[in-house]
Amino acid sequence: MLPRKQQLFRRGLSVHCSLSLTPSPPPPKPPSLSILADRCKSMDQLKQIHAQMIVSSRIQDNFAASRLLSFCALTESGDLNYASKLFNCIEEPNSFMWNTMIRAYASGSQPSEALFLYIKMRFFEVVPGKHTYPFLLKACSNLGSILSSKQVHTHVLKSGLDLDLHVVNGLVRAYSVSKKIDYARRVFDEALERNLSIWTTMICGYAQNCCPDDALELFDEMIVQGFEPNGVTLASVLSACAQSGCLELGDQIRLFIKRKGMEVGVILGTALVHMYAKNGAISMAKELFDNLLVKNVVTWNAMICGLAAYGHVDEALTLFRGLEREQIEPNDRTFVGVLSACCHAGYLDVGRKIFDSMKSMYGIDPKIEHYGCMVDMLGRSGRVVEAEELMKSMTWKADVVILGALLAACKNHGNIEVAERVVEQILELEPHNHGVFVVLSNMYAEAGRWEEVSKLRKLMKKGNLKKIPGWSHVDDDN
DNA sequence: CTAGGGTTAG
Repeated sequence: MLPRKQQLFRRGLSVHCSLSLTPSPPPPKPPSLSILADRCKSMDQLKQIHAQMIVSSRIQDNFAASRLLSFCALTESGDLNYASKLFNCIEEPNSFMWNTMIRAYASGSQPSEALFLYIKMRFFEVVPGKHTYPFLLKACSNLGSILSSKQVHTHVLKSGLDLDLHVVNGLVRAYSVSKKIDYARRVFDEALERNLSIWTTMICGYAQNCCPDDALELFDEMIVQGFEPNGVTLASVLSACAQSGCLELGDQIRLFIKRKGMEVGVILGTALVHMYAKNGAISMAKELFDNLLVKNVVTWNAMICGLAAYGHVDEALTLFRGLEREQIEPNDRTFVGVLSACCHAGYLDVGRKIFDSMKSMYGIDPKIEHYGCMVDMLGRSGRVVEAEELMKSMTWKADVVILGALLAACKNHGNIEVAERVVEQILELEPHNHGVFVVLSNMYAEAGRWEEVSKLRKLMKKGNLKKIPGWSHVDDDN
């Protein structure tokens, strides 16, 4: 408040001024900041509007602040860090603003920040609404954290928002990606109402959790209940068809898509290609692949891996070269396909070159699967020692897949020395793996080393598999 | 005052 005298003075002044001026049109109103903020297209513009707000003391104009926040938190050309600073300047953010920030963090690189914001929101006694939980559950999904999913679930139940379809969908999704598919199913079953998205989420959950038969069963039920699937649903169903070998249903889905004139975008198209390729209908897969207008690296990988798996090695390699022409960046999975193709055909030199190019040309660090292909490839061509060397050079501990490939190579090329070490390592990982005994025992027999065969037989009889590591030093009496 | 979901490779 101004002192009394000044107030009177000002009032007098304004009366004086208004009396002394001749009538004139009212000055143009300053454009509303909300409208400006709505039209905001870039961070530069946003910063100008933000500056306007600061100098005109309208920073607490929640209308405009909401718009600015939405722009820089959610849009492609925004800036989440700036949004966070802006948010922190707002004295009493309303629930829309909290939800906006939670939403932005949920799908970013720090989903845990969304959970943290939610806790802060509750601390400030802002009531979460039906727009809060779906975003929060998105954060749980992206975190893959079952603990936070459960905690958010209890908050949902307390809030009474468990009937909201977006919330149900978020819960089903969060439990699915946390690999708790039975929890997801329970939420699904207990929902009073379901829409196509929720059915799709549940079907997709099964497909992504290696339960393709459950996915297909649920799809049947969905149809019985009168829901018509869309492209999103069908992409998941096709994935289930690929996994469980349902070529027929997959083919029916293709016809359905055609009859309905549904748009086949990159995801649905890839799902179709993969379904046919996985089921060995390579020519059909290739035809679809060639006719797809939009492809991405996933599409290419599906086709390359399909070709490789069914022995069309040269076509797989040709496709790999074609990928470079299309300027699509291959990724680690592309190389699993290409290297397994080389392995299949025994193209050792080609395989080696590609393996080396992964890091040098594409900047992709080989993973254990890639080493697995190389070990297998070297082993098959009889270079057992080299294969063992490569395996030892890995930064990871060898797994049973890679050890199994090496053991097979030992067997096929009669390298008992390496086989003994490999068997030892396999038994460390799987102490009850009788199969490797049989392999080793057969190898000794083949070499005429009957003493070792006998020792092994006695150990096996005693069921004393744990003694096997270093077993050859064990006396007969033990 | 405002907003939101589910999809493809191994």
